[in-house]
Amino acid sequence: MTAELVGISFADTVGSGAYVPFGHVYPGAPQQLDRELVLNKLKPLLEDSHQIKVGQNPKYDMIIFARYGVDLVGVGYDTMLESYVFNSTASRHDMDSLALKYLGYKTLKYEDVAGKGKGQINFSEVDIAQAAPYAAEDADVTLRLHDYLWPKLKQLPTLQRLFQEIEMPLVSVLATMQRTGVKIDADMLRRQSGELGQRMLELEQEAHDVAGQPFNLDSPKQIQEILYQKLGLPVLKKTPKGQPSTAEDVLQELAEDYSLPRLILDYRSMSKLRSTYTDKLPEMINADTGRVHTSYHQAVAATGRLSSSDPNLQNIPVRTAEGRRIRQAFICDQGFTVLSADYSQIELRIMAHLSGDAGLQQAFARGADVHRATAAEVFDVELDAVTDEQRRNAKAINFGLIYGMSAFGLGRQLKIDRTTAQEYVNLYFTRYPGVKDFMDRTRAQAREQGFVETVFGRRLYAQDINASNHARRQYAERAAINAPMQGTAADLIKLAMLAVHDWINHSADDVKMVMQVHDELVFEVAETDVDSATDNIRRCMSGVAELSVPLVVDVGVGRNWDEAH
DNA sequence: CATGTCACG
DNA sequence: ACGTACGTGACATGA
Repeated sequence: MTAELVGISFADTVGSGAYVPFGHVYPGAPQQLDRELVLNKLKPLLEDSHQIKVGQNPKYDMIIFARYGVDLVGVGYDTMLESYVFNSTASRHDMDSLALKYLGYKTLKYEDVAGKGKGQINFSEVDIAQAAPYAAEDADVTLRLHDYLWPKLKQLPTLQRLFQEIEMPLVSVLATMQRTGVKIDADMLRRQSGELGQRMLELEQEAHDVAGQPFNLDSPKQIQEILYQKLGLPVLKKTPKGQPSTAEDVLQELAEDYSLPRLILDYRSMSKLRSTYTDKLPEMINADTGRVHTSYHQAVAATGRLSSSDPNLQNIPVRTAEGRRIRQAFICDQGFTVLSADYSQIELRIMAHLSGDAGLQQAFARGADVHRATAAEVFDVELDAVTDEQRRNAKAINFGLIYGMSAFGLGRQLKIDRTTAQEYVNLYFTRYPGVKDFMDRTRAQAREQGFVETVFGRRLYAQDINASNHARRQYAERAAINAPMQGTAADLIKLAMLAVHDWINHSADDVKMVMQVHDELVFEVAETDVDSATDNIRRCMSGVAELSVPLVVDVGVGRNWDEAH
């Protein structure tokens, strides 16, 4: 959202890479074509939907071009997404990695021409004699990658459809969302930062008093020395590296018998909110737009989910009151309202669909509270006799199933012994035999063909599924069980985003889609059109697929994101 | 750059 | 006996 155009590179046949520089500025730089002239000449090509383009991560190019008044359309192929759809579990999908992996070709690196670290110069300062081969190679390699990857994808019709009907159309939707950005009340966050800072100072003083010496509350190493060496508290858990852990669940337990852990926990929660959110978000406001513009990544999460960074808007706090104050700072323009729409119990519904389990499907069909229904079945009581504790336990079981739980994991979550946990699991599988069947089938499928699939055919390779190492294999099994549910949910919300985007383009120019948080879409809606927007957004999201259970969408509105929830 | 921790779905 | 619920990104520390 701040980068400037320096030049454009193209290739129309393999080996034909070319670079048009127009923004290089350094002592002795040759005279270059005028930027406006170049863009005006190229506009008819770039804006022609029938002239099909190939790019590596063209969302980036779309966003830059849009800021220069060019509407890049006709982008038929993104080589990054070709690689991602072909195998999402590959570690990276950047051009350098793909060139090496699929073409056996070592590309020129950006660092080779611009330097690195604090000595790095702007691309506009790179000598054109060096910039041209680098930039032209970018275009050439992208074309070569497409020539290699597209035929491979075409051999797999389901993946080809996923690519053409979901991932490629989503590129411009995400570009639009990123450009739109979200409005943040910076003053509100700055005030909260100040308050948190005050309370942290007080907690720090108290903690030092209890410890009998000063230490850095932000240092796990120093906390560990104070707690376990100086004060001699019992070590309940170790880190993967064998150090005594000071993680939240450990400190929670120690807090029952000692005073310092509570102080550390309170300090940590405030420190997290301040350093990651209340301090940082105001800094991320774009000077031109006055809004915050995240980046959505379409080729990062192995399951098909999006991810968000710089800043990550998919992990804004919600669980505590102090955290929700941060959501209250997510606001909208004058005359607009924040609208949030989220899928209810999406992954459990997908489990009901994929497993075909009659009991679970009926629970959703009659609109039941599914955790309560599960509790009634597992603990063999009437629906209205279910206690809060039974419902809580049932909810943990339902979540555990989505994650491919073990009795050990469930036991730890519920703080019960694993024998009891195993009894719960057994009871569940007796009541919902379809689910048990589905879990077994999924494990077997992963073992036999090496991958599992979402409802829309997205392939999720199960690395380590046949590993000889027991722990690695079990990890792969859990991932394989979770993947079809998390992945199908990702497919569904992507389809919903396409549907909503179309509706906005055709008949709702006063609605802006501003964020996606895995099962939730957030909008800015003109106050006058809230009712129709609610109906249409719900229709788009519920209607993306016909599963064997209804897709229920909860909608809320308010002056800010917290109120809309 | 690895590590530990913690924010979200 | 192994070592434990799935998927992410950002921060501060400390080497």
